[in-house]
Amino acid sequence: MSPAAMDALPPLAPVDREESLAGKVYRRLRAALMSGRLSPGQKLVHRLLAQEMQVSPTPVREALLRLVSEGGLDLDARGIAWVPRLAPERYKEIMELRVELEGRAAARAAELATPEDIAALRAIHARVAEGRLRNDARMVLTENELFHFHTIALARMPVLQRMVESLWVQAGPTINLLFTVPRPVAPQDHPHVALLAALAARDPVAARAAVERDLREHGAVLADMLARPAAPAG
Amino acid sequence: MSPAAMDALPPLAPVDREESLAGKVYRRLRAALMSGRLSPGQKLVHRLLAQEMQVSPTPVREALLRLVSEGGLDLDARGIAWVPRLAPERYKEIMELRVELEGRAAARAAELATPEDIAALRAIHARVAEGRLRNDARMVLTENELFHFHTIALARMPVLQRMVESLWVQAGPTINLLFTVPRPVAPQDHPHVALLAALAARDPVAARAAVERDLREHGAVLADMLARPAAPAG
DNA sequence: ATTTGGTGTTTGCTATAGCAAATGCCGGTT
DNA sequence: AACCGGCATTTGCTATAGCAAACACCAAAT
Repeated sequence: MSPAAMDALPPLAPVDREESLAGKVYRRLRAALMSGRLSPGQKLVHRLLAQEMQVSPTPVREALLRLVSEGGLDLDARGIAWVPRLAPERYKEIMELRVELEGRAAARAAELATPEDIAALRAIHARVAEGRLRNDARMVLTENELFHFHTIALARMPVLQRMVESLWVQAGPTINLLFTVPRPVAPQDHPHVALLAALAARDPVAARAAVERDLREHGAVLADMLARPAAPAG
Repeated sequence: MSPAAMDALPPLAPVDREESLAGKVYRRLRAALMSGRLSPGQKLVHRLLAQEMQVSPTPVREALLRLVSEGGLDLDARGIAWVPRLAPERYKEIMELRVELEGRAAARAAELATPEDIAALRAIHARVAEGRLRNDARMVLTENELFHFHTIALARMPVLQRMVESLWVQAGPTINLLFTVPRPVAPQDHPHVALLAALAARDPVAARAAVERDLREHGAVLADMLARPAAPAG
C-alpha cells in the first residue's frame, strides 16, 4: 500500500459497542433538556429518576454528572442537580456565542456542502415552514433544531459542534418554555432560505450573515421576554 | 428595602461546601491535563488510578467521566479513557476557536478592566518574560496560562470561560509535549505587552488583535511540529 | 515461526449498601 | 400564628461486590 493510498483511506471508525445504560440515560435527559421537556427550576434527584426509569441509581448519577459537566444542569450547595433558570445576561451570552460559533460553522459549510446536503436541508426547512403555517410549536422547534445541526455538521468541525450542542443544552429549557410560533413570513424572507441560497452559491460571508440574522431576530424576542419582570402571582 | 437597593446587592453566593472526593480527583486530573503531566496516548484505568491515589474507584470513575464529557479524555471502544493525541486538523480547529473566543474575551476585558486588574496582569507577564530569559519552560507555561485566564476572567463571560477551559484541557497534553521556550523577544514586541496597552487604553479592537497575534504565532509553531511525520524510531 | 486453545487477570459497568448531612413533618410551647 | 425540638425520611456520596467481556499469557500443535 503506497503512502498516497493510505492518505486516501477514511479513518478507522471506532468499533460500535452497545451503549451503556448510563449513556442511554444521558441521551434521554439531554434530549429532554434541549427539547424543553425538562423545565427551568426542575430538581433532578438521581434516586427518584432511577425509580422512574426502573434502573439502578449509579448510571443515573453518572448521566446527571455528565450533564452538569457540560453546563446543562447546575448543582446546588448540597450537590442536587437542577435545570437552570437562565438569567437575561446568561441568555444573552449564550446567544452571542451561538451567533459566533454557528455563524462560523455556516461559513465553513458553505465551502463544503454538496448539492445533496443542501437538498436535505431544504426538506428540513420545508417542515419548519409547515410547522409555522400550522402554528405547531413542537414541530417548529424540532425541525429548526434539526436544520441547525444539519448545517453545523456540514462544517466538519467536531470541537465547535460539541460546543454548540452544549449551548443548546444550556438554553433549551428556557427557549422551549418561552417559545411561541412566530408569524409566518414570506418564504423568501426566512433566514433559512438565505442560508440555503448562500450554501448553494458557496458564499461563506452570506451564509454567516444569514445565520446571524436568524439567531439575532429569534434571540431578541426571547431576551425581551426574559428581561420582563415576572408576572404577578395569579 | 427599596427596589433600587435590591438591584445594588450582590447576588447570593452559593454556600461553600467541602469539595467531594470526586471533585478533588477531577481537579487534579484536569490540572494534570492542562499542564502536560498527563501525556497524549496515556491510558487512564480508574481502578489503577484509585489505587495510586488511595481512594475507592467510584469517585475516580466519576472524575474521569467528567473529563470525557468536556473533551479532555477520549473513550476507546471498550470504554477505557485515554489522553487524546491531537491530529493536526483537531489542533488547528482548537486553535482557531481559541483565537475567536479568547479574542472576544480580550475585547470585552478591555471595556471592563480596572487599573488593579491590569497591574496584576503586568506582574504575571513579568514572570512569563522571566521564564523566557531563564529558558524555564515550566515557568513560561504556568505563568502564560495564568495570564490568559486572568484576562479571560476580566470579560465576565462564564459560559465562554468554561469553553476556553475545555479547549485548554483538550490541547494541554499536546502543547506541553511539544513546547519549547521561544527565544526572548524585545519586551515591547511581546503580544502580551500589546494586550496590556490595549486594556489600559480601553481599546477592544487592539486587545483582540493582540490576543489573535499571540495565539497565531504560538499556534503556527506547534501546528508545524504536529504536521511533521513522526521521527524514525530511535 | 505461526496459529490456536485454554486459563487467569483485568476492566468497564452496574447494583447494592451504608454513612452523614440536610430536609420535612409533627407536636408542643409561647 | 410563629417558633422550637425531636424524629423520620431523603439525598448525595462513597465503598464494595459481582458479572461479562476483553485482554494477556502460555503451552501445544502445525
